[in-house]
Amino acid sequence: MTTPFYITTPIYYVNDVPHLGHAYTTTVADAIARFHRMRGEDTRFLTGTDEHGQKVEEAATKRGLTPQQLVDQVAPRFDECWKAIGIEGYRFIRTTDAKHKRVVANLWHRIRRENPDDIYLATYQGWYCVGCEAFYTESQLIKDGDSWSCAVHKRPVSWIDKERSWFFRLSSYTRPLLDHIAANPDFIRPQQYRNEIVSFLEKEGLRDLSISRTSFAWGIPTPEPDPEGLSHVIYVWMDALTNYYSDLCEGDGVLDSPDAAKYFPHAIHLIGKDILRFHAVYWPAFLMAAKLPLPRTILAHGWWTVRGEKISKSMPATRIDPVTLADALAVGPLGRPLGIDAMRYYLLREVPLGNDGDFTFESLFGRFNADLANDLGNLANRSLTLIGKLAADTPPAEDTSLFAAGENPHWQLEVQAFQAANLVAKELDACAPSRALEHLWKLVGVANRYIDQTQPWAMAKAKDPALPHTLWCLQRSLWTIAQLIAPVLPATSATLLGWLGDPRPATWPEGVAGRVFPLAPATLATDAKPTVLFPRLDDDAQAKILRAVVGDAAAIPAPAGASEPKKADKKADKKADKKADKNVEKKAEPAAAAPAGNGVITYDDFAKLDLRVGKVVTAQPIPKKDRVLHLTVDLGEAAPRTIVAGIASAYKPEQLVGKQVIVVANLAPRKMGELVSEGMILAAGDEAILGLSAVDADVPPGTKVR
RNA sequence: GGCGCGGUAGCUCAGUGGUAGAGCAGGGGUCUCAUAAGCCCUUGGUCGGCAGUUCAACUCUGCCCCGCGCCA
Repeated sequence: MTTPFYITTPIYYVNDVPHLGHAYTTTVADAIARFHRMRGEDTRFLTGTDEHGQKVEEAATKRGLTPQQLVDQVAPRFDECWKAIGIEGYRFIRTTDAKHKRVVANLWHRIRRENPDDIYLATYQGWYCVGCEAFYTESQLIKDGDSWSCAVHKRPVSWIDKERSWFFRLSSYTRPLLDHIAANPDFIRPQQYRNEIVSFLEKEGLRDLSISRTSFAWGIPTPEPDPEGLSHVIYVWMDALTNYYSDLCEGDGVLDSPDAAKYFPHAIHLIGKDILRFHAVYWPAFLMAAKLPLPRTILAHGWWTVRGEKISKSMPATRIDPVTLADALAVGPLGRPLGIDAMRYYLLREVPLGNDGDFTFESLFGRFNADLANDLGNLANRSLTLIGKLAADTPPAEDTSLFAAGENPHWQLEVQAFQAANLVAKELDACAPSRALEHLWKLVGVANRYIDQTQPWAMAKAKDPALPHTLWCLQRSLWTIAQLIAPVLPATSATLLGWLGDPRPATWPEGVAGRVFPLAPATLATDAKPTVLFPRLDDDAQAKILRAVVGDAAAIPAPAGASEPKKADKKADKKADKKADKNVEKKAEPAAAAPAGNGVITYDDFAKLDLRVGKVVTAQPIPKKDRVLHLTVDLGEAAPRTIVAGIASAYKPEQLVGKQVIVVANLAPRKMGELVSEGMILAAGDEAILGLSAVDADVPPGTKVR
């Protein structure tokens, strides 16, 4: 019997729209869950939506809906998104599920039973931030004139006067938590976050926690009545965290259930670092108070930024839709499943779990071309083609003496494959997908080198008796790689296995006696007609993807005669150049110092630009043109200029009025539909608009910029 | 302000008390099974700064500068 495995994502706030950040968490969990399933472990994988709280209540009111109507309407967005990007084998929980509500109530009762004094009723007053759904002391807030604002949401907090609230005696869990963390080094990972929590606990200690609210109604009612007749709902975090447990319970909501006993102690809670405190402090304290087992690990990952910008509502270009991205990357003949694989590979490979990552198209295309197209895709293609060509005369066949002989390329390839299987498993077991992929790609490199070393085509010409074994090794190495990539690249894996004629679902190759190749079926197909898995992305393809992902924000009209067309594939060009050089006299040495040209301009060129500070006077959308705005900008001239700016994806008109911007004032007027644009606004971001140029002093409109 | 983490090749990072490493990018070469892919070779670094301990410091200690995180 293997150890059960249980991994969870946070439940996502129901009113959010799924973006790359959500997709990252869910994809990591999915890949790890797939790995454990491949090893035959009894695996459970949970995600879902967090649906209670004042914010939902407010949003519903705004739209004239009941909270339940609202959440029913928007909750499926997440489930649908996960299905669309191939997340598999998960359970989806909603905190409005009847069972969940029962479990939360039962958790409360259990705490009361085991530690009656740990929940008590008291009166509280203080500053409360609706956004955070938390109380703050003044030292935690920002003084904003006469009022106080939340440091996170930058909006005023309200003074909740004498709110009666149920409290949880969190203060008595400082020591037990520290002891648990000390005794279980893997309880909070990575270690940097563990240290943070430890120092917080040691220095600050814990204060009791308010666990009910009377200021709004959208939540789970407290199971105990307030003697004064007030109705309370349970604090959102106590409600939300319990989802990890409640999904394991039976319909009656009783805490002791076979699945809870089986899976919960093995739980890995994968979370974003922003919600570490709740998971590493509150949640285990609740469980301790209820005398329930604790999860095995709280695993915190970092944040993704997009081109250096935080993902935020005010920057639409940062809110990358995972489905759009996967579809944009589906450039090969096999379509979306491979686009999904490419996205998964990028997300898991680019950044070590726990670190922050920055999504850029450069790094995405770099990974795609170098790792997926050149290394893996090309390996698959050349191996299968080679086997297809040579197998008719010399079918792959194992020659056991060649492996036994040791220290030859065949032996090396297989030993490397065996070691890779172990290393990759070790890293995935440790929830380190980026390092797992690093090791895996070393094997891809070894396999590519194996072909160059053995040169099967030359062996065929020479009638080398080792050829059947060489083809056998080649085939088996590809088979092994197909197994190992399955957690991260499921569609690629399945495609490869299809070509190899092994219809079985991938399983983790557990080596026997230092060997993995014999694990493949005795006979594999030799007649595959492989198509390209990941076609190299040239500049056109890259531009297309970019446009699909960030929309027309990427396609700001360039000033006339700006840049020459980008070189196609730089590396390809260079190779072509090299070839050409062979037949031509050596070209003249390029001048040492870069003169004008090569993108370098002279001062005189620069001086031609008339840059001015302008102040936006009006801004309005243009009917039927959703990527541009019609601005009038004061340049200190007789009348404001009309400027049509392609920044609608990043700015709402009302955000712009009064803003200082830098304008190219002597750009030739250009007709844009009905309007004539009399200048151009400088903005940051070569692909998507990330911000506008600004002046950090309040200077009069028309001031020259140099 | 306190505590913690980090500052190593153009980029992302690994690393150890004893003459600095990987991947990508850059440069050169080469094969043809392959996606102008692969493979081979290769240019780059006073390892943030200043002191100290040591036969020897990128590695240990102190101070300083810079970045980030948590807390206040």
